[in-house]
Amino acid sequence: MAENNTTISTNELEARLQKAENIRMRDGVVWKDKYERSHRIAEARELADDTPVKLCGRITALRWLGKLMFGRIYDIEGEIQFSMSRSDVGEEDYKFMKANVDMGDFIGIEGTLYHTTAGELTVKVEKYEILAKALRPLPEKYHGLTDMETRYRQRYLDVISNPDARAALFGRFKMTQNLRDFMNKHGFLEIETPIMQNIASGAAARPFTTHHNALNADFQLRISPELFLKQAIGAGFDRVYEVAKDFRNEGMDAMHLQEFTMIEWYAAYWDYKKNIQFTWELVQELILNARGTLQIEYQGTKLDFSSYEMIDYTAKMNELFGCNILDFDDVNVLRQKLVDMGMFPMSELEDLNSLATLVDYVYKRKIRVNIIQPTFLYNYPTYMVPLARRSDADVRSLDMYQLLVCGGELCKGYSELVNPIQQAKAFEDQAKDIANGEEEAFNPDNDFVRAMEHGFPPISGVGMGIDRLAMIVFNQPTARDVVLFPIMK
RNA sequence: GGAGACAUAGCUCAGCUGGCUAGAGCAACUGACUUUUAAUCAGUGGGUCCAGGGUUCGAAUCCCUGUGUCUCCA
Repeated sequence: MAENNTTISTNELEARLQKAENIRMRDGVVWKDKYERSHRIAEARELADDTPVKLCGRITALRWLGKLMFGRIYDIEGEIQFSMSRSDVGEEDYKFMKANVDMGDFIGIEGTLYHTTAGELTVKVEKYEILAKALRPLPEKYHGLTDMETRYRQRYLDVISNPDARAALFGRFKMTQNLRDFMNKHGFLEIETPIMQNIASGAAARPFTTHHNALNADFQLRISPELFLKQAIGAGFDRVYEVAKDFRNEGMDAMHLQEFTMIEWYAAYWDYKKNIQFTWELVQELILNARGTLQIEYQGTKLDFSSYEMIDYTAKMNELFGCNILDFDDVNVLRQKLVDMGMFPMSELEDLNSLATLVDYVYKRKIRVNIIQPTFLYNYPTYMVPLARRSDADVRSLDMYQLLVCGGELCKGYSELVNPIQQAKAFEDQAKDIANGEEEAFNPDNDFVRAMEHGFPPISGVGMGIDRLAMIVFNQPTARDVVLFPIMK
C-alpha cells in the first residue's frame, strides 16, 4: 500500500465537495489564508467567564439540537466546547453552518466564555468563519483509530482521535524542548555535526550506505555524533550538545529503531562522576516536568525516580563468572570458560569474536534483564569501549557508566579518552577484531586521532536515547509509539 | 532470518461445520428537537469481503501463492 489508494465513501466525498462549493459561492474561497485569534485554546481555558475570545481549530464534535447547537474545536494542546444559537448568529449563518460544516473542518469562532448548566467551559459564539474544509471524514469518535497500520501511516489521525497517542507524541516533543532548555541553562551550546560521513564511527553498529553523486563517493549515515562533538571540544567549544538522529542498519524491535534520536553532550573539564550527577538531575527534571511526579508506572511496573542504585559492572560480572574478567585478553579462553561452566552452549557463543561482544552478550542476558529500577552501572573493562578513558587507578578499567531502567539502557557516559597514544592503540585493537570477523567493532578514525594529537582538554560526554526515555516517561510499549512518523515499508 | 496472528462500509466490529440480495453501531444523507457530553428519535444511501489462483453446484468462509501489518524468537 505504498501509493495513496485509500478510498473515500462516494456519497461522503460528493457531499463534502458540494459543501465546499457552497462555501466557495458564499465566501469566495474555501481554504482561507489566515485567521487572527485572540488566544490559543489552552490559553482560553484559563480565562474567566464573560471574557471575549476569538479561537480557531479543527471541529471534533457537532451536536445539533434544533435552534441550538454544541460543538468542539481541537488543537494539539487542548479542546474547548462552543455553542451557537440561531438567535445569536442569525438564521442565515446558522443554517449555512448546519448545512455545510462537518467534523474535521477548521473553523474560527468569536464570542464569550461561559459555563453551561452541566458545568463545562464553553464559547458562546456570535460569529464564525469557515477556515478549511475536510474532504475526508475523521475516524469514529468513540473507538478512535485502532488499526496499527493506519495509526502509523496516517499518524495525524491517530493524534487527533487517540488521546493516549497524542499525550505520548506531544509529550515527547515537549520533553525534547525541555531538554534543550536544561542544556542551554547549564551553558551548553547546541551545535550540528555531519550525518553523511566517509566512515561512520563512534559506536559498534552496521551503517546505512548512500552515494554522493557530485563527489562520486559512497558515504555512510552516522551511527553516532561522538567523534565530531569531541573535535568540537578540541576546537574550544567548552560545552556542546547535539540532538542527533542516528542510523543503525540492524534488527528492528520494540526497543530498536533504525532511525532514532540521541542527545549527546560533552563538557570540557568534567569527569564521569560529575556527569552521573548531571545526568540524574536532567532525567529527574524531564520526568517531573512531563509527569508531575517521580513515581511513574511503565507497562504495569512501578518505577521510582526519586533515587537510584549504583552497581559496579566489573564486580557484578566477576561474581557471575567466578573470576576476574579484567584478567582475560583472549576471547577464546573466556568463551571456553563460559561453556565449561555450563552457562551457555558453544553453539550460542561461537559467533562472538571479541571480548567486548562476548562479555556484553552475557551481561545482557544475565544482568541487564534483571535491572528494573533506575540504576547506574559503572566501572567497565577497558576492552568494552575504545573511546573511554582508562581509570587512573587501573588501566584495565574504564571511567564509564550507563543508566538502566526496565532492563534497557537509557544512556552511556564516560570520562573521554583524550590520550592520543592510547586512542591510536585502541583503534588498532578494534581493527584486529574487525579482521577477526567481528562485525560489531568500532571503525578506526585517523582524522579523529590526529585531532586528539593536537590536544584535547579533560572531557566527559554522554549519549542518551530520547526515544527510549520517552517510552518510559509516557508509558509506551514500543519506541515507534513515541515517533511521530515511523518508517513503514 | 524463523514462527504465529490478522486484513470485511470512511471508522470500530459481527458474519458458526461453505448455502437467499454480506450485517450492526458511529460517520454521511433527509427530517424533528434551545443545554448537549458516544446527545436522542424516525427514515435513506453506502461493499474490489487485501490481491491473484485453486477446490466446489456454490467461497468473505476451505487450500496455495503474493502483499501489508502486528507479536514473539534469533
